[in-house]
Amino acid sequence: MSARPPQFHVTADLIALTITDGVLQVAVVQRKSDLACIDIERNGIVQEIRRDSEHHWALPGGHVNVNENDIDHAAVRELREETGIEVDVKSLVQVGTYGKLGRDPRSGRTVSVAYLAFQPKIANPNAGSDAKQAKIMSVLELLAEPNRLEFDHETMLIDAIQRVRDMVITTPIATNFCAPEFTLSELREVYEVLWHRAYDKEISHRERQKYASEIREYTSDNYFQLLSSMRVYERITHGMPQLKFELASMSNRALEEKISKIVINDARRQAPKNPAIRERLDPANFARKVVGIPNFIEEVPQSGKRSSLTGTGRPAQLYRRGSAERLDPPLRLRVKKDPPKDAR
Amino acid sequence: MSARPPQFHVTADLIALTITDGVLQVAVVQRKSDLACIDIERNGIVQEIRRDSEHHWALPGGHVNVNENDIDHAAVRELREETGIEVDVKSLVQVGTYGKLGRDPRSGRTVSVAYLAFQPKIANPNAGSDAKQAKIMSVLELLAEPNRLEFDHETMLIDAIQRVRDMVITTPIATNFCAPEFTLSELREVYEVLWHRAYDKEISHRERQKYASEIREYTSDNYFQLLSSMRVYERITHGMPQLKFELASMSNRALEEKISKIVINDARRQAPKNPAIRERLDPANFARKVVGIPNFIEEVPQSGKRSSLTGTGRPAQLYRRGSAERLDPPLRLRVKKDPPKDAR
DNA sequence: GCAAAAGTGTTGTTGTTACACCCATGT
DNA sequence: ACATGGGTGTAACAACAACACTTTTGC
Repeated sequence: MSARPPQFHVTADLIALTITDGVLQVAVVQRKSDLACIDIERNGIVQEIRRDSEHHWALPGGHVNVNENDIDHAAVRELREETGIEVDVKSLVQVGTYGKLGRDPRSGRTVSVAYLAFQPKIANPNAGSDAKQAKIMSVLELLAEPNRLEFDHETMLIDAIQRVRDMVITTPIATNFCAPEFTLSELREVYEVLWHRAYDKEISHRERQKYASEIREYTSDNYFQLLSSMRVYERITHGMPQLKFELASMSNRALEEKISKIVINDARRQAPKNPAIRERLDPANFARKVVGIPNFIEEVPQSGKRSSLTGTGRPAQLYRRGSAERLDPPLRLRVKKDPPKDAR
Repeated sequence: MSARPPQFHVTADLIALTITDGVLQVAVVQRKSDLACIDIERNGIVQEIRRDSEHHWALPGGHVNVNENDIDHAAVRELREETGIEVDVKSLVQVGTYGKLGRDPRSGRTVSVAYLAFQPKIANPNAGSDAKQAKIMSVLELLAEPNRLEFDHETMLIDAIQRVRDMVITTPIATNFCAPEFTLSELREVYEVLWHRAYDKEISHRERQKYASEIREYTSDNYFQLLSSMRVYERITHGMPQLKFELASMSNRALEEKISKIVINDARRQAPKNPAIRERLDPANFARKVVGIPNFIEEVPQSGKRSSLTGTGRPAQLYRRGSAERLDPPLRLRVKKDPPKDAR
């Protein structure tokens, strides 16, 4: 090795995923620069072009500080700074490191470490200091025309999804998509969404576009933003005086729950239709399989039950994550192969 | 981000694995420096101490050049320079990136990307320019007293083994441990070895030591080095004149095979005993399961058959790797749980 | 001939799927 | 009352482990 070894820039990038109503979503930001770094031909050559502020996105991330304890600390910090989302370092999963020559056309050579983060439900992301705008976006929409990801972030995202799919079989990370206490159908939704072939790595561009259009009107732009917007709350309290009275007499905790329930119901009514980009798993068999894996999940002792998200149906038992770090045996769910396509 | 982002050293480290006679082995080197960087208390604090040239080892690896196309290229180059082992970039698997502050006490801050490499049978490693010595060593022996790995290479190695175990059930990488053409028992050996609890991540230090001593006399120091040494060949040809004559009349290809057969037989006689750090899988069921996975492996058409490694028994059908990039369904092998220990 | 390994066949057991059925809740 | 989802039961089916048996080699 030479006396003065070469120096690199090291950055941490984050794939912050969440699952909402059958759609896998990811946090993206828009960098301040007027130039966007896009791999136009998808051939590995990234070049700076004039930014399309509607359709050019990047994963949140940035430089690691030399005094920072570990790279994942930088990942957490950058996600907070750029999107306002707060995650625990312990829950991060390293996806891989990307260091191809030319992956960043700007000065110096940059190596990026990509991390996965999970959010039960990502609150409205705030534009931070490092980005003009930040938002949660459906993965399918992001990967479809006319949207583009900067640098090699599309590769990172696809690798990350592949990794999640692998890990939910052998580890309990699927619970990271849920709140600390969850019902079996909430957990099942995670698998149903991830199992859908729209997220297959080797799917055709054409087909992905099709799935993207199915859910286009259903993402953060209208429905999800609306859900957490103040206007909904105002509409509720203004429009229904008797409700306002009822709320005033409730404890803070109960009030929150009540409001969130109303907001959810309202949003559901507003939603054009459920996009349902997901497989269907038999609830009964899923439940048996999941509770049969030692220490995967455990019942919440005081028999608190939660009504289902759709509002109707029998309230379900609550569970929380168990002590297992790996699923043994791994969770195998049937992959329904309607067309028994021959061996390729 | 500041105007002048911080700079890091970036290195590539390699975990080059091979499986021989029921023992998982890894390539290690001894750095030239008189000081070794050891995490003495295994608490993350690496310090420079006087080198014990018998028991202090490091994974092969080194700095990435700024003009190098990708990090894995550097990995291949470093492995060649330090051990003489040649691997294909395409066969590398990225394990992870290690960037904790203080993982390298020498000047500057270093981030290391760890890669897995596979060798069907690693030839005698040559000491390269960057290392006083390089050798292939049993993983168990390396992890047991009094041997120590430098930096955080022990963590890397254990992570790598865990990754291999995960990947052999979902991808065809197990074939990377075999020659291009292999018999089913050669493939089965890979799984039998990797399945052994000696390679469990959460095994006690005490127990690992026990397994290490079982195979101590059986590693590269005597048996494996001997196998490929010239002395064996000389002993054969000198000691048996009639054999020499027979060899002289054979084609180059047949000669090679004949010699390798003799050398293997000889080495087996020399070996104290088979260490057998492996599980036993039912050959019949294993074969059925493996050939049942679409495109995992395929028969070599011209019905070449190879006699088993032990010399006796019916010659087996040869196979080679198929076109599948993932095993679907994944390969599930029974984990015989003799002690039905309760849920932890 | 005997030992050892490759293959093929078979059987009892285990695990899984696909339903039917009852329960508890909101509208 | 009815729709909707939670949860239990179960019969038909598929997958698998275990073991017996035949084949083909080296010694």
